Amino acid sequence: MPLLQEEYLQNISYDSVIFGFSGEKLKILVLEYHNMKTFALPGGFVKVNEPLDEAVKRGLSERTGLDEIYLEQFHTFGSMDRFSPAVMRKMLLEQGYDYEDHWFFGRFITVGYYALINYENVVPKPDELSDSIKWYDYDQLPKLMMDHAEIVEKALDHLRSNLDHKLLSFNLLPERFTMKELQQVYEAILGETQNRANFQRKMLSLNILERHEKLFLGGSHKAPFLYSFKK
Amino acid sequence: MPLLQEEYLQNISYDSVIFGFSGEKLKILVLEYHNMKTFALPGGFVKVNEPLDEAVKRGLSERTGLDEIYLEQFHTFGSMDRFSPAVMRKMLLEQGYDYEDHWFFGRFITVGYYALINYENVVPKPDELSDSIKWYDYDQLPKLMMDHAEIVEKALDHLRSNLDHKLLSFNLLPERFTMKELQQVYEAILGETQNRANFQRKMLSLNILERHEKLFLGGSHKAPFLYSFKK
DNA sequence: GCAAAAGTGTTTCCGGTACACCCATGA
DNA sequence: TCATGGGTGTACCGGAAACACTTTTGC
Repeated sequence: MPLLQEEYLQNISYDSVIFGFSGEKLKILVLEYHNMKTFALPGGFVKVNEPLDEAVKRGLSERTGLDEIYLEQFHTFGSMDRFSPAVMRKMLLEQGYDYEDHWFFGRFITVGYYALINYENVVPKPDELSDSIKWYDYDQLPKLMMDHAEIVEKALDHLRSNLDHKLLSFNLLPERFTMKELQQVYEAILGETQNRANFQRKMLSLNILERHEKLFLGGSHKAPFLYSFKK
Repeated sequence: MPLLQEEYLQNISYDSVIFGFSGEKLKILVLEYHNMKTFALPGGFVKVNEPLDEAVKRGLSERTGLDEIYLEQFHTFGSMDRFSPAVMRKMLLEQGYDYEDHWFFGRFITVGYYALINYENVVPKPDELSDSIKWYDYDQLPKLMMDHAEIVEKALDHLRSNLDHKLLSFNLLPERFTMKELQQVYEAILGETQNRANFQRKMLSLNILERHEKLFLGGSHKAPFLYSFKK
C-alpha cells in the first residue's frame, strides 16, 4: 500500500513548478492522470523525519533524475478551494486502491517551490499516481486542477524578480556561454526582447561574469566571447 | 479540553510577527510562558474548515482585538529543528493538562505572516497557553524559542522591501499625518535616517498622497501640511 | 530679530535607454 | 567587398543624493 499515514505529515503538501528552458521557449513540467483527463503540477508530501526543503528536493530528483538543483520557495497556498476528496479518491482507485477513507482525501495546505533547469538534460518520470509527465510551453498549458494555474502564475512572478541573482544559482547554461545565450534566457523568462547593446553592458556591470577566449563557429561574422559565472 | 484534534489541521501552524510602531521605535509582540522562561511569537493552528489566511486573521484579532488588519505571508519554515515535544508537553502541563500523547507534541511546519500596527491602539491579550504578551523593542528582543528569531529576521527583510506600497495597506498612521510622521515610520522600519528634503520629494512623486490644510501646533516655526493617502 | 522647523531649488551623479558606429569573419 | 553578427561609444533622460536657500512661526 502506498502513502502510509504514519510515514507522512498530515494536511501538508508541496507543489513544484519546474521551469525548463533550452535555447528557446520557457516550458513547465505537468503531470497527467490520463483516464481522468486531469493535469497537475508535480508535488508530494513530507515525511515525518524529513525537512521540508529535503522533501521537495527528493521529489524533484525522482521526477527529473537531477540532484543539486536550486529550488526556491515562493508562497504557501491555504485556501479552502484546494480540497477535492472525490478526485483524490478516484486517483487512488485508478491505481487499484479502493479506500473509503484515506488521509490523502483530506485538505492540504501546499507550499509552492520553483526550479529552473535545462530540459534537454532530463527524461521526466511520472509518479506512482500519474500516467505521464510532459513539458508544456508556458503559453500553452492545459487546464490545471484546483489552484495550480494560480501557483504557476505566482511562481513566474517570483522568478522574474531579481533574475540577476538567481541565474547564478540555477545552473541552466553550460559552464561557458555566449552573451547571446544569456540574453535568450532573460528574454524567455521575462517574455520580452532586450536591447542587445544595453543588455551586454548591464550584465558586464553586474560584475558576475568572467570573460574567456572567443568562440569560432565558422559564421561569417565576428566571433563572440565566451563567459562563465564567477565563483 | 483545549485543542481537540478533530478541529485542527495536523502538523501545520502559523506564526505571526506583529510589528508595532507609535512615533518612535519598532516593536514586536512576544508571548511569554512565565514558569518556563520561554518566549515565542504569537501563533496558532488552522481549523479544518478555515482558510489559512482566515486562521491568521482570527489569531491576530484574538491577540490584539484588531480586525481588518493587513497581513502578509512571507515564508514557510519546515526544518527539523522546529520540533520540541518536551517543551510542548510542559506547556500543556502548566495549564493543568497532562497528556502522554497529543497532536500538539508533533512536528509542525509553520507559515510566517507579519503585520504592522499602531501599538497604542491595542491592549494585547495572552493566548490560552501563555501567561503574558508584551511589546519588545526590536533591538532588545529576549531569546526566542526554536527558530522564532530567524522568523523575525525574515519578516523584517520582507517588510523593508517595497515599503512604499505596503504603507498604504497597513493603516498605521492616523487618517491625516505630517510628512515628518511618515518619515519617522520609514526610519524606524528601515533602521536608518532619511534625508528630509529628498524624502519629501520622493513621497510626493509617488503620487499617493493628498495634501490638506496646515497643522498649527503652536511651535515657533512654519506649520507643516497634513497629508492623507489617496483612496 | 532670532531660532527652529518646513518647504523648495540647484547641482551632481548614476543607471537605463536609444541609437550609431566600428570590428571581425567567411562566403 | 559584402552581409552578418559582435563589441563599444555617445547622447539623453529621470531618479537619487547632497546641499543651499527661503518661508513661516512663536518667543
